[in-house]
Amino acid sequence: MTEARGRVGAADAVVPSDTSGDTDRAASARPRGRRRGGPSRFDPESSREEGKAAKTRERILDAAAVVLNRKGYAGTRLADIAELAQLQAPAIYYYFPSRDEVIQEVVQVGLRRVLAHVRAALAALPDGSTAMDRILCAVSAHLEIVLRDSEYASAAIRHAAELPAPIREVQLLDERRYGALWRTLMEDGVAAGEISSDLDPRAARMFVLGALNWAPEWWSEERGPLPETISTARRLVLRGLRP
Amino acid sequence: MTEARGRVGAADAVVPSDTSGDTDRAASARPRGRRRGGPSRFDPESSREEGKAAKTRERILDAAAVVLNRKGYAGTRLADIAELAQLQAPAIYYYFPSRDEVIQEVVQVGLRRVLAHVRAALAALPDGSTAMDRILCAVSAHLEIVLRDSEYASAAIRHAAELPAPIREVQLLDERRYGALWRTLMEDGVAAGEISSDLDPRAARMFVLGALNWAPEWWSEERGPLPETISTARRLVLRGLRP
DNA sequence: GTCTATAGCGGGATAGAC
DNA sequence: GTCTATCCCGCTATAGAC
Repeated sequence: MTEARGRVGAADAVVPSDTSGDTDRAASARPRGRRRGGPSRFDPESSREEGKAAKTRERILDAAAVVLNRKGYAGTRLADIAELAQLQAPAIYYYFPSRDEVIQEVVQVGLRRVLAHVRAALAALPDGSTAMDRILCAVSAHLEIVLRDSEYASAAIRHAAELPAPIREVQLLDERRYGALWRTLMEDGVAAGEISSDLDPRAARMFVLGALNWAPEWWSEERGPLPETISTARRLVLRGLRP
Repeated sequence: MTEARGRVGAADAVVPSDTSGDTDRAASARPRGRRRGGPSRFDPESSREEGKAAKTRERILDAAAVVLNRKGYAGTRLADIAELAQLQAPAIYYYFPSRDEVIQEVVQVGLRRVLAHVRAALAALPDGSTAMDRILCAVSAHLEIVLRDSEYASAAIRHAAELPAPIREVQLLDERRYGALWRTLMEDGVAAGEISSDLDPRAARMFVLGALNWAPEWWSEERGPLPETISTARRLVLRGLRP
């Protein structure tokens, strides 16, 4: 705690950032520092795919995503991850060099899944789609990963601001990409006259994303099936944005 | 970490809960457990108000609210609070019996400020106001406390889910009250035909609140003055909800 | 690969001086 | 009222057996 009072430095923190730079160095950082063991390519025991080692690694990441979601960065203990992943805490060090590297990979995977899923959904849209079609498609896709597919995604988005600088920096690149995507969607909407001109574009974009990002906090399958929830979101956004 | 996978138990966790009970035992819990020192009523030194002791206590709470906002529950260290409040960590124990009691009071004060501010705003509305007028008034008021007035408010709302059970339970009462308020606002809107009937009322309410609750994550005075931001929010909600 | 045991440190809390 | 010194526990990380 060195910084004084006030608000966090970088403005569009967390998911959508305003910086337009969309640097291309993609596979920048995986768990840096020598990975210690990492399972051998060939699994002598079972003739199956990746061997159980890879699966264990994934169990650890899955568990970490869940814990991160519930307890936040500082509250994510190796012991909790281990319990969920059904092993002892020190075993984690066979797969990752440190606690932070586990968390790092969770948030990186999470954000990339969001990006990939939303891009894929947009790409699948028919050619004649309007700007608003594309925005609503992104709304659906964002809710789908965050609520249905990926605990990683919501962990990455909702706890981004808490992360220590080293992890945060790696994240920032992908955050900017995702922010840029949404900014483009909205700009296109404004240009096409499909979005009301009396809205502040940045604020409108962030209110929409905020509504979506907050959903993991309250949504559950039983209370209302996902399709219904998504359709309410789409109606809200459609009517909210259009002139 | 004992609970298995899945989602958090209580559904409408965090701010708006669905339970309709609006129990009336208001001043239920202040920091329980004997308060240790607590400044003497009469300040012998200065002829002024509450004496500096009360001010120190407040500095501690102010600092705790800021730290809680940035680092989450588990990341809120007494040393960080102390640094911001400009004293040494052990001095906190003169005013509070434990770290959790500090946090407890922050979130309690925070949520009550939200409740008080929104209620006051609604009460100040002219008599002929429509249901939608009232909803938009609540939107403005919620953004005002969360963005302008109170670091306590956003700390209480955004980190509610991370809190350990004992603190959470106390919070829950006020959360339910606030949730009930919004539910009523929306039900009135539906009843008056001012809200589209093709929206799932609960989802719509939570999406709106989510948009507002997420705002502290991205808003800052420089990027766009508060009144403009609020007015964009009001337009979004107005158009989003109405038939 | 996964375990038990343990080193080492950070952070909450207490004692007691001033 | 606020400080310094200190206790002690919990957590990350390492050592080394199996």
